[in-house]
Amino acid sequence: MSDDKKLPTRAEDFSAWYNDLVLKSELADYSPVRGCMVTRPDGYGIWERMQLALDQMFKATGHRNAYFPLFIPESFLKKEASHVEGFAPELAVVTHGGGSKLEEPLVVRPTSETIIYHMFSKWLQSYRDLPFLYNQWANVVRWEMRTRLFLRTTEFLWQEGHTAHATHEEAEIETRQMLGVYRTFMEQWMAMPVITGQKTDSERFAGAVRTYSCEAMMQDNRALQAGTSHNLGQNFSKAFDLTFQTEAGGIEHAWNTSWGVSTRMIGGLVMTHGDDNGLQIPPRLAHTEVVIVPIWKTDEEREMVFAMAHTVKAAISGRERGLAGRITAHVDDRIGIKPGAKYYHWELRGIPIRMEIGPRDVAANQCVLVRRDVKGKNAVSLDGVLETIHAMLDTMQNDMFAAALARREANSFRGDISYDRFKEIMAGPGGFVYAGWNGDPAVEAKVKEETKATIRCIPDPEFRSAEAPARCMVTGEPAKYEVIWAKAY
RNA sequence: CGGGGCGUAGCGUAGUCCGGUAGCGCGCCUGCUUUGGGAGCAGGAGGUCGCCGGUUCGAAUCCGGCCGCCCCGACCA
Repeated sequence: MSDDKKLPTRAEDFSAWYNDLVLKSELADYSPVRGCMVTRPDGYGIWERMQLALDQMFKATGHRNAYFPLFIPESFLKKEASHVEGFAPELAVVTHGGGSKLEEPLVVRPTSETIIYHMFSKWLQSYRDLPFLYNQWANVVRWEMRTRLFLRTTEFLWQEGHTAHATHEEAEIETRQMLGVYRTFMEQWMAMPVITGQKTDSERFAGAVRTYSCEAMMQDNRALQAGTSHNLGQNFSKAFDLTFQTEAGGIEHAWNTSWGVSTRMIGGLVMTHGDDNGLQIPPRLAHTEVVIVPIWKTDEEREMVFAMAHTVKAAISGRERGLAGRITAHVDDRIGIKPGAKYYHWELRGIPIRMEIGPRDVAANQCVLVRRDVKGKNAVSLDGVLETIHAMLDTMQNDMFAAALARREANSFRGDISYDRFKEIMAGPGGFVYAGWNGDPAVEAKVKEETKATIRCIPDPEFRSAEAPARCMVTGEPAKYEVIWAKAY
């Protein structure tokens, strides 16, 4: 698909803007199978950058990658009561293989707790074997009723960490640690501010004792759960007989955690940073940081600027080949397309920096740099241009985070908010509402019924209001928790 | 599964009410002129009008059935 001239604007129709942007920027396309999507090279390039950063962080915290199979015996899913209940409606089940009916149907993994803890039980004997710190990069299938590109598709790519520990405390520390890793990644790589906190019982993962999440605010003021980390307690270890001998000689069940982030984050990236002209990829996740657009009139000028463009590219790029301190650059040397058309083309695709090189620049040994986020042309010397670019990318990364954070805070509501006022907010602009809650699931259900908003999390201390809400927003009873309400994806 | 849209060239669409040789814009190909914010001219390629059946001399258009996609709701990362 080539660039169309116009996207729908965010103000007009946020949902149409998102779909159109994902398609036109060539991140992804619909597949012939309903609910499935194809991740195209520009989209996959972002995923690869995400994987690289996260994988290093997992390794740095002691985890190792492994791979468990796609097919899981159907009976495994049924071993943990709340797990079955949670996943049964969305399972894809294989009943035939090799031309004949299978004795036991195979489930296509919706997540891998069951198969992994089954295998762990085979490998675990002594407390000396613990902890088990595993991660796997995989695809999973969940048969969703309604799907959206990146945000919710039948099959998606993710990473799932699975660990086993000797004590509950250790498992809790691991759960919190990985939530922190996600937060760091989302803030520092994605330039997407998140609020960390604990899920209420109704939003907890099927099979977990406790679920924590990272919640981000999209530009339509709805919340996106961008990552989760679960303390599974002994639920799965009991279901799968995951036991070990203790130092004292007794037999105990291990304590598990699991945690995951998916290609859904790409959707979050689009809805956090995209504007009416297209994507904005934060520099640290850009598959290409700089696109060079040569400008010329005559054939001689063309030869001159092409030569300069390629010389500059050679001097600054090489990251993709592993050269330290370099970036990835692309020269748009298509002829017959005007520079302006190229600018729009690369803006749509969210490339962080555009470098223009024309005859005047060559003569002055300079180039013009334009940031995707703030625009504005900067003439800079070609001497030391790589350093200039690095500095610009760093500034841009920080500015994008700051802008997203400012937007989130501008659309957050704290203080004494009445339920009537809350309804107005949810029916109108939306946003994050910090409010007291008496802890009653019935209240949560009632609010969801009446406003579509749900409790996104019980925020961690640093995100809580200076003064804790004293009363429940709905019932007026003493508040047990401060919670964040929002409409969610 | 309920409600609402929509299926005509790669994309966007007109034509459907009122049956009569399938049109336009963008994109694509060739050539020339252009190129510091979406180029111009000339020529050209590209169509089982979602599918099946019916009515008719004749169907994109009328009738019956089916399929698919998108949006809104019930499920979820």
